[in-house]
Amino acid sequence: MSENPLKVVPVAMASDSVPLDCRNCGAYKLCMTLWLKNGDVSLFERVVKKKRIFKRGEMLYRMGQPMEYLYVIRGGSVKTCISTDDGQVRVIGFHVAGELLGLNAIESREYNCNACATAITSVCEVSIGRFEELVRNDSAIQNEVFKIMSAEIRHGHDLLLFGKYNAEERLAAFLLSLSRQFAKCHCSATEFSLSMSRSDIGNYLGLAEETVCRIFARFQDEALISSECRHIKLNNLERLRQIASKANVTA
Amino acid sequence: MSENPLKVVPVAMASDSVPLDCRNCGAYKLCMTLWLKNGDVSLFERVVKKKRIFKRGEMLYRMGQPMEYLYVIRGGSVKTCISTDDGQVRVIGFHVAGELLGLNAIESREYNCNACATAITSVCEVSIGRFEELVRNDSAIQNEVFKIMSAEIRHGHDLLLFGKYNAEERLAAFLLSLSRQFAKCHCSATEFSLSMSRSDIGNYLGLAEETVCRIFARFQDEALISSECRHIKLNNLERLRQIASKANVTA
DNA sequence: CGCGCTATTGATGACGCTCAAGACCCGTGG
DNA sequence: CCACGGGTCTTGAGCGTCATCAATAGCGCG
Repeated sequence: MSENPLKVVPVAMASDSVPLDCRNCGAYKLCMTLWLKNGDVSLFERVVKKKRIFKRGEMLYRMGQPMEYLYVIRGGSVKTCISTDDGQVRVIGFHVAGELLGLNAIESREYNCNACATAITSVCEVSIGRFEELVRNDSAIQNEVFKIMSAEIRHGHDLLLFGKYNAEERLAAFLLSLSRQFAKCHCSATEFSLSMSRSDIGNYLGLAEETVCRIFARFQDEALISSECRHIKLNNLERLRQIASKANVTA
Repeated sequence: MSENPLKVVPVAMASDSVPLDCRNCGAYKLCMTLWLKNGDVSLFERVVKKKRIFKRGEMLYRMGQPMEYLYVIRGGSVKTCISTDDGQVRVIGFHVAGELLGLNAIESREYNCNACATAITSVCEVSIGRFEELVRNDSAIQNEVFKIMSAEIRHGHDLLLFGKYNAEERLAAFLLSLSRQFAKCHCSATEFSLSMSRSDIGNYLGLAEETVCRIFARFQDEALISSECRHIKLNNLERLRQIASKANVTA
């Protein structure tokens, strides 16, 4: 994320007509490129088709559906998950403001997972047709797409490695990754509210809901965290990091 | 795989000077496009830098290394795996003739996993520099890259879903997927030799080596398979399929 | 106010891991 | 040629982690 080929975009030049809340958006550079590339706001606005609000529990898109839009999360939160014919479901990601969703399946033209709002969520809806045209002709955007897909592959790998760790280690790692995610969007790294249920967390980490509860309770007992339902405060990042990076050394 | 945008390549036109063993290669279409696009064999041969042989246990590339070459497997077999700082390793794939390896990290310019030959393996080594140039300028090749990365993402999802199934179900599914893989390269779908160890299989499926052995033994007892060390014969595909697709209905 | 969803905590036991020992195979070197 | 060692495979015994089942409490929402 830090060394981005698009970072040279002359922000100041454009800033007079950019919506204020776009400035901190994770897709800002992408959007700006689309915009500057074509020189006028009208195109930008044709690409970002419209803003939409999803309520808690509503689906942005479903696995297998033809891909119509990309979504940039402006606020709220979204979980993505995959499912099988026999009804198994697995949560594969939680997403917050600034993230771009729906791109991973650009080749098959079908969404390859479900995306579901876990809270009131506001998004920018980006028409895939126009976007793709731009991908084809602009190697900077092309690279941005590669980057997003690479990140997706790497994230899958991280999830696979979770299988190697026990419940405590997984949950500690999860809390730390949330901490980083919040820090990245200028929120507190040590105190935040979870938008997802215990059940979702369990599913994501490959644990039962009850196990997640128990580990939360255990962490609470040991004063590592203060957990009041979905409000979490991390009291001992150092220790959490120890646990997350293979507890057997310390415990 | 079946509906490929490159399938219109006029094979006959080129066939007089194509090496015979390229015809059945999974990367054939990709190679041919590179070739036809540029009209002469010399370029093709500059892109496919050279052929190489890896012995069992040798690494084609390592995670984190700068990406120099792509590899097309001509014969033999390769396992890919990821590892963590604390020494955990997870096998994420087994690959056979015709597969293209090393592309998934095209954006970061570093390999994002290890690739290790599990048998004597012959490959075509493709220089990444020239390849990338072609990607940038050819939307058919571009699309091919998207396709490979998409497949990687989907495969990651499949592996994650394994977590939802028990040991028998996972192994049955694994055997069936091997069966399909062999069928695809014109080998027997019901009788084949495994190139990977029990330990590798276990790691791949998220099971202990011993558990894999036990399930093999159990399948053997129930006459589902005949397993003599690494030589496997599937005697009852139907039943294996039942097990693989959620055994609880039948057992 | 009552329904449903979520969270919590307890009791129980199963599945698969760990440890251990032995068999087998193969390549190496004496 | 055989002996040796290392790697792989197999099987057994025992245990631990975590899933499952169940009951209850809390909360938001219609």
